[in-house]
Amino acid sequence: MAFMHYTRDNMASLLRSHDINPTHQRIEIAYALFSRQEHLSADQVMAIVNTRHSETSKATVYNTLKLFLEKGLVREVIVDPSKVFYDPNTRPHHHLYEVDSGRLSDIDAAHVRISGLPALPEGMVTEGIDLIVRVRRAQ
Amino acid sequence: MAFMHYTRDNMASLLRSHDINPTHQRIEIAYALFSRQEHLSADQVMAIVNTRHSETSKATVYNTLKLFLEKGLVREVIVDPSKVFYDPNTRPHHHLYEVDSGRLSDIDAAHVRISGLPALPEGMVTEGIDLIVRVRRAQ
DNA sequence: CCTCGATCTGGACTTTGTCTAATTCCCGGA
DNA sequence: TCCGGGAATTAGACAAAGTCCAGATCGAGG
Repeated sequence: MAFMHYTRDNMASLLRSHDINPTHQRIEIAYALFSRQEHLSADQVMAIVNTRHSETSKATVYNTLKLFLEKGLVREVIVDPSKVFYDPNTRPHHHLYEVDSGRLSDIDAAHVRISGLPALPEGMVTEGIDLIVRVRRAQ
Repeated sequence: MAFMHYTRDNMASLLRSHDINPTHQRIEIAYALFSRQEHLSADQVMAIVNTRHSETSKATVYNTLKLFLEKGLVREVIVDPSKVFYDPNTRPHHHLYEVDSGRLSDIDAAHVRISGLPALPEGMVTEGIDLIVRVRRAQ
């Protein structure tokens, strides 16, 4: 799958193989994501899909990305500070996030070992390393 | 510092020791965070600080939390999907996030070793482990 | 060609956070 | 005590990202 050509036909099979009904809009959105092999935000997907003329609504883009997520076709990466928690504990530690309840608790840093990070980009410094284990209720 | 009593007077010293001018509002916000030793979101802080009657504006709460963050008094934990990236690569890997530019790139999972995670809470399953290394331009 | 469930749509709405111009606070000097 | 002025605070308008809903449309199977 990794080396396939990213054609719209192949997107249709990809969707079907993930138990997703391949509609025009879903195929376009999948094509936008996979042909670029980049991390895209919802509005970037919107922009790409509607380049020529408006074809796909905002609601559909959001619904489709959520569907792809459920079906394991894409991963979600949360990076931007929008809904943020402020933690008075500044000692090194990591976090366990219960998706259902929104509860956030600590994981002792001693339990986590991270090594061999690649060199940082030129002129960059580490602002923080955040390990967030996301858990939810089974089923 | 870890075992001090969380009085408003102590908050004032704590703020001064972090080079923060201790105003009424800042003391109340620090007290809310530290006396609870919990992860609080901005609107939770708002609610706590304005329990009796409205005393502190939204802008001040946000400004103050940002100030505390800069001065290293609190940490920021990003957990909730608000600004999200969708990643077509579902193979195990982690992420390098450049705060300034918003650019997001991959770190091969082979370069990162995470071990000794604690047992999950009863009835919980892992939804994902996200290691996000946040970097920014020096100075 | 029809039907009907699945999908899609525009647009109103919510949430979280930012911005700004005006006001208030408070400290240090006279 | 009074005053000046910079720091801090405020209300409220605004912005960005995402959700929701009722109606319109699509398209596969009969």
